[in-house]
Amino acid sequence: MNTLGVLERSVMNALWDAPNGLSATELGDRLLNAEAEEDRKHLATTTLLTVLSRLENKGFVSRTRATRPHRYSAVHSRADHTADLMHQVLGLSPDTEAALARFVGAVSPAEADTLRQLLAARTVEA
Amino acid sequence: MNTLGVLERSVMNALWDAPNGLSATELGDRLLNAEAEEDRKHLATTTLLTVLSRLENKGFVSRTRATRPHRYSAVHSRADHTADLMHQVLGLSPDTEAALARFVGAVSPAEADTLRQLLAARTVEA
DNA sequence: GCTAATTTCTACGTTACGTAGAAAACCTTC
DNA sequence: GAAGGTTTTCTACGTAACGTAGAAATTAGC
Repeated sequence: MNTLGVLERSVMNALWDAPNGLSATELGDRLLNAEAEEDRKHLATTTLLTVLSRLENKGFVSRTRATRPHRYSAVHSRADHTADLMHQVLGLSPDTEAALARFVGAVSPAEADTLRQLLAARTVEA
Repeated sequence: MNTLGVLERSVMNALWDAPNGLSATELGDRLLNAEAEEDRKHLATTTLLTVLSRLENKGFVSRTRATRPHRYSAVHSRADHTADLMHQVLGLSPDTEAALARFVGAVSPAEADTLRQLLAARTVEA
């Protein structure tokens, strides 16, 4: 399962919220402020660069090496990533149908509606 | 993310396919045979017992301590587990709708049908 | 060329997991 | 109820991922 560590996830969240990408130092700021979730301590810039490199290797992040403070950005959108993970999880189960049944059985009414609309839209274009 | 290791997953797969649970040695057999996926080497029984204990701690497995060779079984069905993971993944995304859109956009036609039926059924009982 | 900013290299501590031997606990049977 | 085989628990080691960051190398501007 292609799962991310805690810090890695925070970094991805910051990048997902930054359409134009971020430099390492900008990223550090975002993690300190915007991230009201859990109070992050200050992290050394090298720490962030290490994490960014690892995320780049994993294919989650790309960077512009042309400009001097490299700019890092997410390769896929958060929604794509999430959907992808969901498919991966689903794919692990030999009985897709049963799994979907449980899944649908547990979604909120709002989500159920969303799903209905999405599925209806799919039909049209198909 | 509550993800399982490779061996842990194999063990869970064996347990999910065993309605009445398994003893450690039975489990060892199942892993050797039934599991044609990847050829597993023979594993010491203590290895399996360790893994089973860990899975028990994680809440994935329960055991009967009454009988002497303890019998181990999965706490939740595989479908439940899968659906649960999918919800966990989905919950990580702040924009559920977008994620669902991507998800639905990528399901197979068959899965789409399954989903439609499941959602239709949901409406009735609500 | 020198300095300050930035990036890469190297590294250490921690945790999860695969793996299993040693030791303890538990039946069964004589 | 002592001995021996079976089963479980304890302890432990190797590996890999990840959080973390200093040291060293690289680069851009003055």
